[in-house]
Amino acid sequence: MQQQADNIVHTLKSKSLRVTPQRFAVYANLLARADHPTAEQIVQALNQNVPTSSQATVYSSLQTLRDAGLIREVLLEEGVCRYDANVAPHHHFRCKCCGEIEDIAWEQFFGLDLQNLRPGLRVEGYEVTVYGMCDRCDSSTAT
Amino acid sequence: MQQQADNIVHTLKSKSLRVTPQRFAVYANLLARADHPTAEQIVQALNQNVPTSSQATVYSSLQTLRDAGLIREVLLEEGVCRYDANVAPHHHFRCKCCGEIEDIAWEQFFGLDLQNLRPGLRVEGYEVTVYGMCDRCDSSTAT
DNA sequence: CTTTGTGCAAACGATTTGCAGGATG
DNA sequence: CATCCTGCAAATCGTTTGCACAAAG
Repeated sequence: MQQQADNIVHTLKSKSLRVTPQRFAVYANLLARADHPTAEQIVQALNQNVPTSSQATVYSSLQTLRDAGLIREVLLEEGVCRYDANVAPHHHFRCKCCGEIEDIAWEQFFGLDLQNLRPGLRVEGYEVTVYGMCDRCDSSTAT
Repeated sequence: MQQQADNIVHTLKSKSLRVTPQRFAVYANLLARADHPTAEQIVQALNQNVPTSSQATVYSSLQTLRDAGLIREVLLEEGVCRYDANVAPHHHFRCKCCGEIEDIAWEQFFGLDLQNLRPGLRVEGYEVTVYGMCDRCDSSTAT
């Protein structure tokens, strides 16, 4: 627990981010949960008992953490942006029904038996987004 | 051209959608373009010369067409929803620089040489979203 | 102390909605 | 002619911003 807290403080410092209670709370909360919460859900979670962080601060902390590469945004739904403290490459499983999102380890994908991602998941399809540079941008950027 | 128009009318009717000039225009526009426009871009395109469809109508037409399975939404960016008249399964390439989106044929993906999607594209990474039903939802739905 | 973060409330952009009039099947 | 669609403007939702005060290094 204390160990965990020290780690967070250390990680933030290593990115030259000031360690404020709010920022700490946002990051700690995200690290502690396996779902992929929206900004709003994080605000809720942090202020459940005692008000600790304003909405604006949570949004700004999320941006800061994202820019530092400590968290990533996940866009699987329209309208909302979800966050994930797992920055290692990995894929996502999304339930069409409840919208629940589950991580799929990176290695599992290529050559994977999609019908057996894990017992209990019924896979109906998948979509791949490849990202990189297109020719036009590539040539306009200094080579 | 006329052939094309008839096809659109026919397709709309086959989904029991009323054929209104606005709805026709939205669908025709989406079928005619290869990019993945936002609702706003479609509004622009349709009203470029003569005002033909209000913003609200375009949004509602897009919803209707989506519900009918004639178009699909593509979420590759935060904040905006893009639309695609290509409802066949396929993947996307997104340029990190200009944001341009290009379709990748479905068959190409598994066992694909990502470095040679097509000459000119520099691939930096990819993400997969698998969708389906999770155990919880699966059991709550009548089996 | 200087810099950066916080909180509030107002501003914003994308999308939705309520409602009256109009077009479609 | 009953139903569904359109257009306008106001409303809503998620997110951002301006600014004065407070806290961190």
